[in-house]
Amino acid sequence: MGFFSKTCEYALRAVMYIAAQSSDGRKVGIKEVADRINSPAHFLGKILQNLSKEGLIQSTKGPQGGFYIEPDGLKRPLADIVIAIEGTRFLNGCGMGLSYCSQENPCPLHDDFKEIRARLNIMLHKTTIGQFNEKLIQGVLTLNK
Amino acid sequence: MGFFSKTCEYALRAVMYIAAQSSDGRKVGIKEVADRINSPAHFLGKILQNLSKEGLIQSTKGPQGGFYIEPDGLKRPLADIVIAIEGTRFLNGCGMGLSYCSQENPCPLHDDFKEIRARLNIMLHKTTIGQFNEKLIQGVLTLNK
DNA sequence: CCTATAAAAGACATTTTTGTCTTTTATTAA
DNA sequence: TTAATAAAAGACAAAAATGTCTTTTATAGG
Repeated sequence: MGFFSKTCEYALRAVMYIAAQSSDGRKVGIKEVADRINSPAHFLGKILQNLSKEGLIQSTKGPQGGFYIEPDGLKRPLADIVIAIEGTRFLNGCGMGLSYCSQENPCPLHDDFKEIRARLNIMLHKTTIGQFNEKLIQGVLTLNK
Repeated sequence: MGFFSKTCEYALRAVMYIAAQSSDGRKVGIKEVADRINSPAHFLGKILQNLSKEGLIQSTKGPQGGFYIEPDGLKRPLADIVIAIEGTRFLNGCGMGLSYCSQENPCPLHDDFKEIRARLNIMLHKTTIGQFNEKLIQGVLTLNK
């Protein structure tokens, strides 16, 4: 498998797409998002539903409805998406799956992993959901295939 | 889930345990390994069988048989285990799951991910299977729970 | 050769992930 | 109020990951 789960990959791509459209004041439907990020529409629906419950994105039903992200939401870090989907263990757990592992009682890879995870966390916390909006709108960056 | 799959976690722990015992010239049975690294014995059997096919560990059947690692094998990097189990995409694929993603046509997270993956690769390539043997034998490091 | 041992192999079972389809609910606009 | 729209929700289905159990094969030692 990849680094993140499929669910997380779809979520990251979808949220970035919705963010870019939101910055133009547009709401977007599941179908459109799925087409643009190349994901199964109904499956994506479930994912967005969950992200909506978490408050990471917003949605309204009915005509002119769809998914969007409030201005403040565009400033949130990608880490919020990853944590919502992969859970905290992905970013903070022991690399070897040992529950006892800690600074005082480390597993063989503890120090090396600590370093890697720290960088991953920094990266996911410094990068915001709306950070790529302009390039996505311009078409310099794309999210499909 | 964790950073690696369960299968990979078990593999890393098991190979380290077998390595430590091998450095003392001992062969070990599935049951013993499973007990010491806290994993389901039969499931671990399949994993070790695969690692054996890949030549990462050795085994002999029958009395006095079991799993072991040749001296040269102790020098191999942990990356070999991770790649054997997770595949190359885990260490080299696009973080957002985009197949087009490359240096020339990067995804939004390409540069940041490149950095993280590079560090992960360095870590897994510089660390050898036999690196923790002494501490494991002394009991300074453990591999269960 | 015979027996005990231990991995290899194969057949399943369970759980989680991923994906599809249908029905319900909320909202807008005519 | 009605019709159309679009997300929410629920019921399944398929595939992959994880786990268990049984049978087969290879080997050492008596």
